[in-house]
Amino acid sequence: MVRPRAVTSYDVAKHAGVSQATVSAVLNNKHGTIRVSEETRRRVLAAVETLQYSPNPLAQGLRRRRSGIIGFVPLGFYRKRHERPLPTMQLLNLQIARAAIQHGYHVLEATAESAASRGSEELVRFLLDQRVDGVIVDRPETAAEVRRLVERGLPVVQLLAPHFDCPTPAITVDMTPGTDAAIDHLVGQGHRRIAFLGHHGARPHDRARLDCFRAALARHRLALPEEYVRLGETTVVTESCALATALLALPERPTAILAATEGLALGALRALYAARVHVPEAMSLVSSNDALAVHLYPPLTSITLPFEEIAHHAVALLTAQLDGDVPASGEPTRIVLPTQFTIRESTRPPLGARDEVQAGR
Amino acid sequence: MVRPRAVTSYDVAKHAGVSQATVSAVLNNKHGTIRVSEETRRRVLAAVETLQYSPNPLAQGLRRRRSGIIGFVPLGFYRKRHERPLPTMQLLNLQIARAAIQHGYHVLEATAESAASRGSEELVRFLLDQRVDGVIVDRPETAAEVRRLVERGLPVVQLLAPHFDCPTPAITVDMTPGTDAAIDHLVGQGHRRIAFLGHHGARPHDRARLDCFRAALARHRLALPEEYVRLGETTVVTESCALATALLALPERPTAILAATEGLALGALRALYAARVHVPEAMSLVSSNDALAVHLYPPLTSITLPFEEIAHHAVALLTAQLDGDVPASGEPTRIVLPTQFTIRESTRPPLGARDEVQAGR
DNA sequence: TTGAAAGCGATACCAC
DNA sequence: GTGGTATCGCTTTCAA
Repeated sequence: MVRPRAVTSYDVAKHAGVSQATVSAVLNNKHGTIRVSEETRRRVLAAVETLQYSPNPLAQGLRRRRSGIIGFVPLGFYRKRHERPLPTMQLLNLQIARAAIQHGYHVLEATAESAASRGSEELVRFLLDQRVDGVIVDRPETAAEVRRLVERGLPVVQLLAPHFDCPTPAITVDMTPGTDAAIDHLVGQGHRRIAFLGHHGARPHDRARLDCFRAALARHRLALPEEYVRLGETTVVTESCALATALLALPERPTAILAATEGLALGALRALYAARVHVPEAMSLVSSNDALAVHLYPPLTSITLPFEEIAHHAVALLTAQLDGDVPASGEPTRIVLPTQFTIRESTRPPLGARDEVQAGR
Repeated sequence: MVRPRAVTSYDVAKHAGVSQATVSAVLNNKHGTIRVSEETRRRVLAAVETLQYSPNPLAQGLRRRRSGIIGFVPLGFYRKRHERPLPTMQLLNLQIARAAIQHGYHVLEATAESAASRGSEELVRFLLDQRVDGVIVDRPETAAEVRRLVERGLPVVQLLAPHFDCPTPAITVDMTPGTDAAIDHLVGQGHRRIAFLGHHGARPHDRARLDCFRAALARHRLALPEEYVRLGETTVVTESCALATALLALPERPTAILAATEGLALGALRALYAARVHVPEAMSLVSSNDALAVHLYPPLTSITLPFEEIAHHAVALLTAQLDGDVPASGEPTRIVLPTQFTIRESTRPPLGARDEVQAGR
């Protein structure tokens, strides 16, 4: 069963009794330039339909100098590989791929094996060799990393933790709405002793979660003892677990924990499981960025990022750059999206707080 | 910062003082035909290095009539979408993408939105329009689905549950080793009452897990009461949960449960959680195909498929077809891979069985 | 309004 | 051994 040669624009032209140029004109009639008569247009379209024509993307790309491929540099690309990557990490990648398809692009994810096997400078080479039209970078570690791409003329969009000294479009997220909703929810249930599990980090993005947390507590005039804040260095689950364990050993044990990432929540869950502290009866837990959350027992209440919209805007911003639809002003576009809060089953009023709730906050 | 025009083979030729044809000959020196002198070869390679040349994949593809893209049709493509797809489903997709890159290909995953929105015939159109070089189909539902691809001349590799009446290469898995190891493990721990959670299904692939389970129990001369076998119709977690709950209500409650899929294991976990039956103290649980398993509490002991190898062989088989390295015999290649068994923390000797274990086999 | 023709960047056949 | 040249399928001036 041999594959028949695919239908070409030449075939369509012949069938419709016109030239290739006309076929092309009809099909790419985007700039409103109706250089083709209604009659001809109809004939061409009919031929396209009859022959089931669809343009060859390779030929198009070659001629247009566009590969139709978007490069994606995932979170922690340069860091050494995780023992077992959490599914959370796949969430954004997946949405980017979907969004790209919708815009007529494919995405090529730079993986450590494929690209960085040859050293960090090689990422640029890899992307360039693959002729990607542009690059989306998820939480770039250093500004240099981004600059290397920009300097080679690659359109770049930064995600979630952009380096503002690199003037590229960027999409970020406002932690406030999600965090506020979470704290309102907990306080409304009667929680007064709420602890925070997070990561160290000097950049604004790293501090945002904790800052929002503090602000939300302050709104409710709730104290935050320093020992209720535990910050980890790594993303290893055993460390997260140790952090949570320390929280449990406190003389005044908190009644609820807010974890800044899903990995941290998992660590907490392990600690709680080991200490036989039941969630949510004996301890409420709020997670973040959930991929696993729904599948766990109990399903985790959590603060979530709008990954689908992030992906959508990222691709839109990039393709806008590619199509030259970039605003005349020097400032690159910045989009800020709100976080959300989803209540599931890991939060419940603390023991003996029922009455307090009834009496209102 | 404008992107400089990329280096072409013409530039390399000029730099090395040879013709484009020679550059091409040097770079594609695969068929051992050393039609080029050592001296020239050196010069060309030096030029390539100096200019940082890398061939334009679009031009290559156009000329070779190869897109370098492999289509991937994921499990359950035609079925209606899951409420929340389990991360398990991403496991194979991810490995396929990795393997493809290693072979110099990209993969295009056919998603419901992109392709089948307009009915089943449209998948073929989508793939053809994208000019994929070949297709990998994960557990095709019907033979017709596969045949439609083959009839249009697309090289196909079927995964895990092939339709043997479609003569395509296929990769399957032997459930025996993993299941045997699991049962040996449980029996060795002293379990005698082991239940099975599975799915209905008429095809050999669907039966394999249960058949292997029965065989393994038989080896140990263990009885399997029919009420210990629970088969679901759907993959909805609430159904899996109900199945497990029924098991718990039995007068002679099993001491261990083997779940045929991760979704089923999750359902069981929910049921166990709701019934306050602790894993592994009060009930041992063995899962399958784990993606989540490591992250749960407790981490689940499970029977696993070698996804990485499956992906590797799938891509290898497909590219072999593309390169015409297909065996002369009429029979397409079939590869059978063994399953494995990973012990984590969800299995433990049943209460009061310790002595039995000491005395036992 | 339409068509002829020149590429885009590579490969492969065929002379030399 | 090596180079000329047609060609892959499309877009895009530039004339007509």
